[in-house]
Amino acid sequence: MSMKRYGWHMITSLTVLESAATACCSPITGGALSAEEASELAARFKAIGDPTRLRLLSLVAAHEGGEACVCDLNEPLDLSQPTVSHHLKILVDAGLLTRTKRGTWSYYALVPGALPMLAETLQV
Amino acid sequence: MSMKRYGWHMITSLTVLESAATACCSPITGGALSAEEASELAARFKAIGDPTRLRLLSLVAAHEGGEACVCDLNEPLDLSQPTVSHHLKILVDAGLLTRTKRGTWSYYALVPGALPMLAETLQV
DNA sequence: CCGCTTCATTGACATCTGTCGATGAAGGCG
DNA sequence: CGCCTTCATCGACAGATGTCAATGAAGCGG
Repeated sequence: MSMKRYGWHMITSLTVLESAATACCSPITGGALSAEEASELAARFKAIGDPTRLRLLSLVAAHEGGEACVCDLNEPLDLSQPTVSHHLKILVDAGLLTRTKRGTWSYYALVPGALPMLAETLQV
Repeated sequence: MSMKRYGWHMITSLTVLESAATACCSPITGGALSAEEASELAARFKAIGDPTRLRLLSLVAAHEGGEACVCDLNEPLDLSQPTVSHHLKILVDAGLLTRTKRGTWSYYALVPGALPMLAETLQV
């Protein structure tokens, strides 16, 4: 728990950034949604449609430096470590979190702008 | 399909308005979410975390007068009528749609402000 | 080199969820 | 009254989802 954390190894997934880019922009109230638009958007909303994942996002955002490792997130949630890793993966795949590996630790951080972009699709 | 539609009977559910009111306001990035806050919010996001329901919302919003009956929504979605009714119920229960019965028809409309209020919780 | 810590992946399992056909309730029309 | 339309509810079922224990991979320290 209290060990020195250093070393550096970038892992940022490309597919993450890709999918984050395609998130833009059409508000859902601006004309009927096509099946594909609906599927893409729904996938993102489904990712945050779970209490645990919502708490994970808020924990990461609230954590010092805007990033947190799994061991920081494990205890406050009172869930097993594999379960937390599972949810984190879903959030990464949805383009909402980045994962950066430094030494033994994996650090998760919000993808800048991802949540606000999602928010825009809900505006009138 | 092309029949006169009149008659009037209000059915607006009270629990809907209630839950819509409690949706407010804490952004998820403004400090760690409690388990209950997360559950309430997640329930709403789960409701829109489905392609069909997202399309339903956009169809209702785009329909003339901002309201639509089931028969208006049935065909463009290419799903059975019970399935559409099922999704509409979920959206009503989540406080995102209202249901008003007039004669034989049930008309669905967006709950004013519900989606924008949800959007605010995603702002930075 | 060996053990420890951190974390991802796997496999298993119970539950939830989306879908449909069948049925039923309620209003309108002749 | 009898039939038709609209829509909600029910029961069933396949597939998705959340959870855990067990395992494995990778870095660090002695």
